[in-house]
Amino acid sequence: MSGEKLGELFHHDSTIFDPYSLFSLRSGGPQGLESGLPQFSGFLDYLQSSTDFGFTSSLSQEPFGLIGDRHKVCKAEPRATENVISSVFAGGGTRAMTANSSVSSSSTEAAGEEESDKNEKNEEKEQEEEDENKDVKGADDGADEDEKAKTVSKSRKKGEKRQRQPRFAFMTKSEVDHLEDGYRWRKYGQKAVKNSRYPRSYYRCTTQKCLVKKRVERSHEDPSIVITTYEGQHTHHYPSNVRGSSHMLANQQSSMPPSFHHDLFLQTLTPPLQQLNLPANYHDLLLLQNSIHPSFINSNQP
DNA sequence: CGGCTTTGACCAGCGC
DNA sequence: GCGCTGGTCAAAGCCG
Repeated sequence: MSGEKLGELFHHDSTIFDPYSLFSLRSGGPQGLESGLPQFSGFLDYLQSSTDFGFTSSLSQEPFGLIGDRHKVCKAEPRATENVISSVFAGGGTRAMTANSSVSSSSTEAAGEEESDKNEKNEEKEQEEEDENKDVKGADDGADEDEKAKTVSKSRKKGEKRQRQPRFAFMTKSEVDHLEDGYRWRKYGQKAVKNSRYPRSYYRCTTQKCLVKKRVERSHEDPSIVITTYEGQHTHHYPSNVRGSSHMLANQQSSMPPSFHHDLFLQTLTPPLQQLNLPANYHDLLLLQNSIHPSFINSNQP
């Protein structure tokens, strides 16, 4: 992916949401858009006044809550971790990450389609696979039965591009790879990453019908930094039986006020971002570099 | 025994 | 068209 493309992507996408909500579904019922808005006023003020952020103009052009759909800048609560370095959102998205999110952005057509596609896809998946089985069987009579079934089950509809869910990534200084965030995750894959000696792990939310995924990898340039990318939106609250959730919930209530700490965000995001050497192969972080500090991305490009 | 991780294989997308 | 890479699947094994 080129820097140009990333920049282009970024300028199409401008939404701020409460990343904190990703990690903390608060008690007291869902918080709608209205109730969440004040949390960001300070943050927006900062963005609009900052000269370091290339995206401030796009943010300030639209009233908050009506901002475009895709790009989200966020701060993550360093819950089970030492220190959240920075965070970034990439990809298409609409609503806040969780039902209880403090801020939910307005839906756009594209995002709406994506969302409905996601649900439909999920519901139709089994039917699709059945249909595909029939199709392929008819066309490929000579193949081994087992192999056939295997291949068919994995195949997707031709001509259909893989749908991407809203994504955001953040970097955390931590010794543990898989950071506890209150949700239950099942690891479904691990891949070696090009230009990195550290593998990337793929996790899926274990809650039924919740399609949220996350990728976890270590920065090859600074192994103490864990890069976590979330994709999709939780359709549920914290699972009650989650390991360590009670501890985390207690922790969050005592450590975090109910509003977004934009000053904390500034402490964690701004300086480290400009000091960090981000992995060059990391799409979302390239996006981050490009959007946060244009000079930074240049310094990391070959 | 259920839930989870590991891991090799497979597939799609993209660049050349 | 081919090769590379990221993403996903699913069988096997592990663990509480």
